[in-house]
Amino acid sequence: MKKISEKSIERLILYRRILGNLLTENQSKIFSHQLSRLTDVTSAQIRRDLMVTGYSGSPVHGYDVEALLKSICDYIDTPGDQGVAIFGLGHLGRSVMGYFNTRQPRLKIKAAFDTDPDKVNRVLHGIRCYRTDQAKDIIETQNISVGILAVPQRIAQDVATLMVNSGITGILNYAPTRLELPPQIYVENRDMILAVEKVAYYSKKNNT
Amino acid sequence: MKKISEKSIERLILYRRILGNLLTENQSKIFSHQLSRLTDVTSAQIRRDLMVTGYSGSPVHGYDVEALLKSICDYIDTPGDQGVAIFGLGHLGRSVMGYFNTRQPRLKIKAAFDTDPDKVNRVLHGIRCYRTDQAKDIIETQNISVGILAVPQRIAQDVATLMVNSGITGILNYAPTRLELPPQIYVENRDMILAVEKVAYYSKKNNT
DNA sequence: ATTCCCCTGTGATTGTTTTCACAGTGTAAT
DNA sequence: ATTACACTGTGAAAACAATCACAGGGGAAT
Repeated sequence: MKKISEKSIERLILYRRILGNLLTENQSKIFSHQLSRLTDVTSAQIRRDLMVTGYSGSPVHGYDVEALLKSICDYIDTPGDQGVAIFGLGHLGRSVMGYFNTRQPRLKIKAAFDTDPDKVNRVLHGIRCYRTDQAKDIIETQNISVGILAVPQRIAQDVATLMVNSGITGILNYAPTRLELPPQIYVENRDMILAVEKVAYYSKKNNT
Repeated sequence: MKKISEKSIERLILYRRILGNLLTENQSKIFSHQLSRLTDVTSAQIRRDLMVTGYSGSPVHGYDVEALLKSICDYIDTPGDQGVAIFGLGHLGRSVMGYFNTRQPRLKIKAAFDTDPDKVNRVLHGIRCYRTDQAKDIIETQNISVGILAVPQRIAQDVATLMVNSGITGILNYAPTRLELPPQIYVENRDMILAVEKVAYYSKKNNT
């Protein structure tokens, strides 16, 4: 299994989703140029990305949707399940829960954490909310490695540190703050303010 | 003004924010390696990025925070203000509002839109919510170019089309769907599910 | 059977982004 | 005055990513 770029990984994840959709629509075969239209990725790029999975399509019938899907999953997924925890049950945390209910077999939200006593022990979308100080215990026993940081900016760093101390190894950070954490922790920044500013920059360009 | 990469734009926006913070802390000078620590960007990269703004620092004192900030703003900002509208006032839309209240002089949320009669005409964080069918009128009169798409996946494409028809030229898309829109419209995808899956991929790697 | 066609997989190429490395600069210390 | 120093700005190199372009393959049409 050789090194592969972050961009390729994102695209593979995207292909996987699209293939899953196709499967539920009973489409069993697909060509790279069709997948291209569904993903806004060039067909050459798609073929290149798929190389790493080892799966080969047929020049005549294209790719078998089910087999390709399995091949991508084998490449991307870790053996066994991975747990996800949400830190912060404000609007953002709840909206993530909402979007997440799409069936994601190997990835499951197992717990939420908040300090607000009104939220603790409530169950939302089938997920129970715990006190933040219970995090270490629950994360260890439930095999949770992914944490979604959805708290106000003011406390983002403290909560992130707590997440790491509790055993989280990958963080999805929505707060507009750079987190200082040990280097072996993977952090994906999804800074909401920055995203708006970026769109503002590119949307004005078109006006001229 | 020459071509510059998307990544550079994102970083410039980040530098701008950090510099703004420094200014409120009354720090007036900064070296590239200090900014590097605050942003997780190498100092060489920072100097390279700053080239496009035309601003030059002093080899002795580093950069003047205020002057550099102004220089970046001159480069990034359009003359005049830009309006932002939020489509969908569920949890996600409200959380964007919450994060946004940081002072953003040239970028302002001017309206929200929703079809739910319970939400229409309510005012949240100082932003009024309108009926979706009022969008075209309001967007035209209020100089709104940026739209944040925060609706359920099911209706994302329809609302996006409506946004474009109403005059929006840049869309920040949080739904896990690729939008089909005219090519001159800028779309920034911030697919929430994909982000979680990506973190899951990279967080497992560290465990081995 | 032969030709044609459209697809895949991939080596080669092109294009882009990041890093390296160093000349140039101005202050401070001796 | 001279030297030493720590930084910037940037050409050049390296690393990385996307695209091109074509050999190879097999079904369909003639």
